[in-house]
Amino acid sequence: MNEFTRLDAIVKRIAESTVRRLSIYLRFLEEFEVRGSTTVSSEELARRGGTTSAQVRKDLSFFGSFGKRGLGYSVPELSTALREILGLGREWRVVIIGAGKIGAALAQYRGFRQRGFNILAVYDSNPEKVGRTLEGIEIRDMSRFESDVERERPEIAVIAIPGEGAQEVLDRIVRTGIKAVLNFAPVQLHAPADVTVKAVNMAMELEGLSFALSNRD
Amino acid sequence: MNEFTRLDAIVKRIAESTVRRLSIYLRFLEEFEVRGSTTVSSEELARRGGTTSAQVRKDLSFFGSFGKRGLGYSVPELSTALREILGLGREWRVVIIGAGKIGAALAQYRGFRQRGFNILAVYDSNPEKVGRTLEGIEIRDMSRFESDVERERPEIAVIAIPGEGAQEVLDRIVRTGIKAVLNFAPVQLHAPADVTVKAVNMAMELEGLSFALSNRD
DNA sequence: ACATGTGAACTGCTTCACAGCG
DNA sequence: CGCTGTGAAGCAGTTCACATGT
Repeated sequence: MNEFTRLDAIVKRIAESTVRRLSIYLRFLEEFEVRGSTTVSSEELARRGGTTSAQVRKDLSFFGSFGKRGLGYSVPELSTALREILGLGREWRVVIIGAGKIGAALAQYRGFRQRGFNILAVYDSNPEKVGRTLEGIEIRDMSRFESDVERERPEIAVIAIPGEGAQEVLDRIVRTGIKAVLNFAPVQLHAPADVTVKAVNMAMELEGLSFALSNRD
Repeated sequence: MNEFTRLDAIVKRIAESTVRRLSIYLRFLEEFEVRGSTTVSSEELARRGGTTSAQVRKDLSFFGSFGKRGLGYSVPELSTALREILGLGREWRVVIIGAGKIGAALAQYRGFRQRGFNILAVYDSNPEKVGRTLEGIEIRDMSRFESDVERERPEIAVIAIPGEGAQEVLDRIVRTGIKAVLNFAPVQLHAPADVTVKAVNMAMELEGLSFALSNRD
């Protein structure tokens, strides 16, 4: 074991690509857990994750020494470690803004709660929708947003509205002190450096495909 | 003008990050077009896109010289050039596999067709759904998939089914000769190198947020 | 003997800085 | 003079290769 056994002792900035791969490794480990495998090598994780064994070992090495030389990694131990690293050992409180198609799809997405993301409420300004529920989750009027956040202290906000109002909504979110935002609106948003904004942008991925199709030899 | 005036003459491999930024620039240019602005500087594009002016100029330089020194870029000229580069000057035929919540949301997403992505059909194996329509788009039985593709020649396939069956469906897609796939299933998929697979993975983005929240000083 | 953990080398993206041109 | 276009420098992420521990 090296000096990083305490996970909170991490100092260096971890690359986004590393974090993404950790998610992928964890997904495989959970498959292995179900199947009852006990150990796994960096080589095997690499093959499944579409990367190299050196990359797997390097990614893990930022956080500690989890393997046994000559043997590999214990599946349950590494799963636990990765869940801890990714902050999945606890519950996160989530609010969704926008009860349209995307918001509704998210509200009923099972994998959400499964991984510890607890949806407190969905917000919308359409009076037609306010008061209804989506899979048992209340649709509340957007005017209540700030006061609700103060009381319920969600850590994560999801923007699921069309592009036009998105920056304005983000500004409101930022003002409440929420530090993590998942954006489904197909626009580039700006937030202070201490607020993490991740985007899920289908339009951009499609254009990436269009580019790839147009530029093959 | 440099030697790359013919866009199809591009040789060097373009980074994915560059292509993403081109999408972003194009989105702003379209806003400028609407507002009737005639020229724009790399500095302005950078500010809006959350990057640097040098980055903007470098990104564009891979494809040609589109600006005027001392002046900036002509909004309509650069828009046209970017649309051409991204392959958005034509229509792409798209099929969606999976008529569940995501598939349905995609089928009725207006931005899809707006950018030239023409959805031919949605496929599902559930007999309850087959035969219905989503926003005028037919839901067809998955058993017809291969023969339909042969006839209608879609260029892009969208995977909108749960994780379990996704690799199998991708294998079927690949066998038909389709070379571009957008994957919404929350699993890592494997395809031959000549097939471009882009993933929209909300679960992974959420875990990235969880990590960010857990690792702030 | 075998697979990890990790400095060192490498690759490639980003930033710098300035020449070139309108 | 201002802003582009671009080699060169800088930096970050990936891959290599091997010493290390079991």
